[in-house]
Amino acid sequence: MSNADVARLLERIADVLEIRGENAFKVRAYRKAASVIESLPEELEKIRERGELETLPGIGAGIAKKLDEYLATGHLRYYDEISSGLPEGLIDLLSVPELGPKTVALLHEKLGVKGIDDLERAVNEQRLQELPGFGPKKEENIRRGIALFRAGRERMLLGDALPLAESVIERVKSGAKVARISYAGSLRRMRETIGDIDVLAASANPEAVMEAFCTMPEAESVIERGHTRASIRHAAGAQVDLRVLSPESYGAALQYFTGSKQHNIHLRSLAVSAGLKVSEYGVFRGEKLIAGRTEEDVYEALGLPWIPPEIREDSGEIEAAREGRLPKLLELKDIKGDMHLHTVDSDGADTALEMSAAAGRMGYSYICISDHSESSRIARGLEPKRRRQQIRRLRKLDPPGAAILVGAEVDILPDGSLDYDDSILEQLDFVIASVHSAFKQSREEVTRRLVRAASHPLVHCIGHPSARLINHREPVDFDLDELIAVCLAHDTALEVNAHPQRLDLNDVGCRAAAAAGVALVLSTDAHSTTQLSLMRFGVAVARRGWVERGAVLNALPLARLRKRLARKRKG
DNA sequence: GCCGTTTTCGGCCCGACTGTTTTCAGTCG
Repeated sequence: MSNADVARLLERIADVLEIRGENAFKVRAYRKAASVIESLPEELEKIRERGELETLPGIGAGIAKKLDEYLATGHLRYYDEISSGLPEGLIDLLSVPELGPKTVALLHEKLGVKGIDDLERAVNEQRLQELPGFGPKKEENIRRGIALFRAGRERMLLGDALPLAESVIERVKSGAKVARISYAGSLRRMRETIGDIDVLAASANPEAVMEAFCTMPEAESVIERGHTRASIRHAAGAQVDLRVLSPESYGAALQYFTGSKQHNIHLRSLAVSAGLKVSEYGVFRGEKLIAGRTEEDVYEALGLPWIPPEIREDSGEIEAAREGRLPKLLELKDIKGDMHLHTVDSDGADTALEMSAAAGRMGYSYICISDHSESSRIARGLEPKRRRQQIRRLRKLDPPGAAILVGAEVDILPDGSLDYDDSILEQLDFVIASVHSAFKQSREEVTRRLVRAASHPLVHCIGHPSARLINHREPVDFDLDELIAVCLAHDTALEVNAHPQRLDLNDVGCRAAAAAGVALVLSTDAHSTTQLSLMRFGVAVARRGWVERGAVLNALPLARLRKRLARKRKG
């Protein structure tokens, strides 16, 4: 039973309660508990074994008891009770844009709607208009909502959303005068996938900004347009929302629209208990605006230091801020080299010298060339003979750019053994061991496999540990806590693969590993010089995982990095 | 259902926009 499974159940309970018209605060309590569990750095089961469920924020006696039952039996009677009589398909309807719990309940009660097909039929027969508060427009909006739901628009990758947002910002800036402009929302928090893109602007002339936004060439349609808010559908397939505010509210709005929702709720309850009110317009004491121009002002008014957007998930950051123990998060400039790069020798597009030169231009002092091993045939992995030749060739280079470490990305075979024998591994400065096959193995098999690789005395790092491809391939199933313990015991690092489709370890994994004291290596897995710039996404994930510079091997200068790598070899 | 240097009971974040409304409910973020 994974934490994600438990979080899903709690979300589902919240959905059911909402449709049933239960107390909104009770619903919120379940959602809060779900989000806490989802971002836990440890398996819930282990916390339960220690009898510490109720120490988790947002989890009291009631939910703890239910978690107990669910973890022990895989079943929850309470859920069966509340959901009896509610068709499964009804809950899915909550994901249809325009439909909320009230509407879903009404559709079920009055029209006997049980799922998306029933709903579509009712819309086609214009039966929604019979309902109180419904007219032709609402019916038409719901029709569009159904189409969107059916299209199943998957969330964008961070790596696609960020450049898209940056291009929108450029469009707005070139079309109207803005004092300040930024993206906000989950994008600013650098979540691995993004639903809608939020952009925020401060301007003395909001109408001009709205006009520039809604008429940009990439705006396929305008979904809504008010005085301070507008939404468009962007040609790249995303919905982009814009809000325009006055400069004295910009910081408060940026704070507010960056979220997360849970972070904001927590923050606002702090404000309420201090006799203050926080909205997107500022922090108020009574009618008086006391802060709002910058985010720093807003947090300061609440007695807090500024909190980096990446950790605003209400997963302990507010408490840490109050107690003055916020982490000093890793920054892109801390990274001194890129440890996982491919070249023309396997499936890359550029040579080692070209990679070194590009890395040098970025200010890196070293890179590690780590082409694939023999078993990765599609990637033209190097068989032992070609590998030996490559090692000799790379050793002779004296690059003018970043120094070149000689490494390899070695396949972890299904039984946990490695794709090269020790005689080759011994010659390498840095050995990354990665899973590229047999993704369907059981949890026990994968765990054993990764543990065996991480225990190998010649392996420095486990590459993209879960082997997932976001939106395309599920992560392999394994016990992360066990892998972390083994890595710690054997001085093996875990990779934070910065490729936007991987981001692996993910944020939760980073937090668990770093908290345990396991070293991390941030790498782009670049297959060309242009992909070296993907490092910022790895840094984003590490920051979301509360990672500080000291936890990262490739934040070390070259000489100290070499010492660390040698330490492992000496055992 | 959770939570407490004002509270173990009575609170629980706040506002824009839309569509349907003569004053507001629902959805969204």
